[in-house]
Amino acid sequence: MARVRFAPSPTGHLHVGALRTALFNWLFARHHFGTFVLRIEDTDVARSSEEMSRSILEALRWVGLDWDEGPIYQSQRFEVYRQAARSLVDKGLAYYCFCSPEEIERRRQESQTRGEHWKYDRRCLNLSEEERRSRREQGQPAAIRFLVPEGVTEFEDLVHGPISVENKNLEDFVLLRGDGFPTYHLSVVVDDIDTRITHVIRGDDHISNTPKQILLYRAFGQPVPQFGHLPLILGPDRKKLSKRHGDTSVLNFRDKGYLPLAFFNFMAQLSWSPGPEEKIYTIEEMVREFSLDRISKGSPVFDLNKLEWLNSRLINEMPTAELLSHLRPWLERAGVWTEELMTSRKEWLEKVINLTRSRSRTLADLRAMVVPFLSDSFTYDREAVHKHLLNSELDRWLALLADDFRRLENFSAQEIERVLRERAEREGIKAATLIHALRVLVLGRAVSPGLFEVLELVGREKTLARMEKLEEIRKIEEIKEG
RNA sequence: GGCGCUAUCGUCUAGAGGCCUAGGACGGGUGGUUCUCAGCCAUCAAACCGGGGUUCGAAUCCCCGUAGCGCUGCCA
Repeated sequence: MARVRFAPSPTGHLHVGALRTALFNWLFARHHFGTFVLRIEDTDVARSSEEMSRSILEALRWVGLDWDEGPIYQSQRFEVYRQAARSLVDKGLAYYCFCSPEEIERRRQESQTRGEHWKYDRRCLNLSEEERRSRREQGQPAAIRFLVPEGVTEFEDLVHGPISVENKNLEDFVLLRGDGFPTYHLSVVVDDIDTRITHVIRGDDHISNTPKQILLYRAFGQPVPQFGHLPLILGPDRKKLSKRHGDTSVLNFRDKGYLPLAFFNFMAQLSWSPGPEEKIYTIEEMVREFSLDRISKGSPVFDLNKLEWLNSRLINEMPTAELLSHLRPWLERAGVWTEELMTSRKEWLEKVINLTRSRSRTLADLRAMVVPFLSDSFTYDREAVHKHLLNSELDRWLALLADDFRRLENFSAQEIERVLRERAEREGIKAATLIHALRVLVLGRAVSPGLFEVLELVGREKTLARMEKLEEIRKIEEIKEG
């Protein structure tokens, strides 16, 4: 029974690198019908916050990742870690260290200026019993350090293959700080043992921590889980992706109008390839195909082009009702949502969406495209107004065209096109002149779906009303209402 | 500096010794459709980090170099 975990630290919003780790753990768990445990690593009390914990859970849910156990908060298990550390001291596998962090920092600096490699010198390892007792009685804080044994530590990484490190390159790392709080190595291993984690899947940046942790498992007399280290995601400058590369928070992608499935596909296919076939996968397909040995070892660059493409493909191909459910919150926030849109005008709204979706790469795009169909609260693009509405003859042509429109029995795309082209011919002008002008008048922009379909859906009344605003729009050039 | 990891088109990747004249996708270029844009169709350019081995044969295995990244905290 496979048991994996995702263990974010709530010191910030969930970022894309961490999310991908969560994704692979989740896929692994689901593929093997195993258990996905969520753990919040908030041992750094000063930097962790409840708000960030909530934000992380929200981000996971948005992407569609659910967990079977947890969230386990490490901050509620401090006593467990303390006891674990003391048990190691009792067994002679760890020892108290009275050297203060400042003191150690000073010694480290000194040895570095001498050009030597610093490693904790085990000064406190052989303190006498009396010395230890007297220092404690003086109230000197004591950290607990792990006594790294001699030898070589090797493991078979699930994505990298065999990795080995000589223990002499490891220093006696701190397990329990002077203030009694655990360090990462201690809490991670204790919790992974307690939750019976079988596979530790995490970022490459933990490769060098792994030998230390393996040593800890052995010290505790517990079975060592399998490890799999995922290549780190890089920024366009090929450095580890971080805030410096812009907003890398997962929720930011939701707010920019990306669909969870597009994001899921994009993230999952950084480093992982289900096969030679290029397509958009459903979650079920990814779960079925997922395997750690199809993860490549090189670090991928975080490049949004593919995400945009995936998103636009999904927006185009998704069933209308489903797309509508994704779009609805956006329309609500824009203040253009009404209940009839789900009832009497639902069919009409779906036509609008189907007409505009191919031109939208994000939900934000789609909303911008749809709003002028629903409301008069839209802006006029300055450039479009300049380009298409300044011809002084336009007033006369539009008046004639408006009459043509009024006389139509059916205000349908076909009929609209017919009378418009006739009018253009009669006036000796290009149909495009009228088309472009109408587009700007009715939608406020120079880009849209085919105009005749647009007008049919906007309706005769609104079309005529917006045509009459020509002079007004010219004056203001850029109106902002609402 | 030490230790570790990595290295195929601009980007994501396929490739597990002959199937490679290195495949696909995104992005880019060109042409077509057209009222704009998107789309769609057609089409083009674009890569095995370098050097040594091993082998009849290497993108694939080994070594060296180079470069990048990570770790080197009483952060996680």
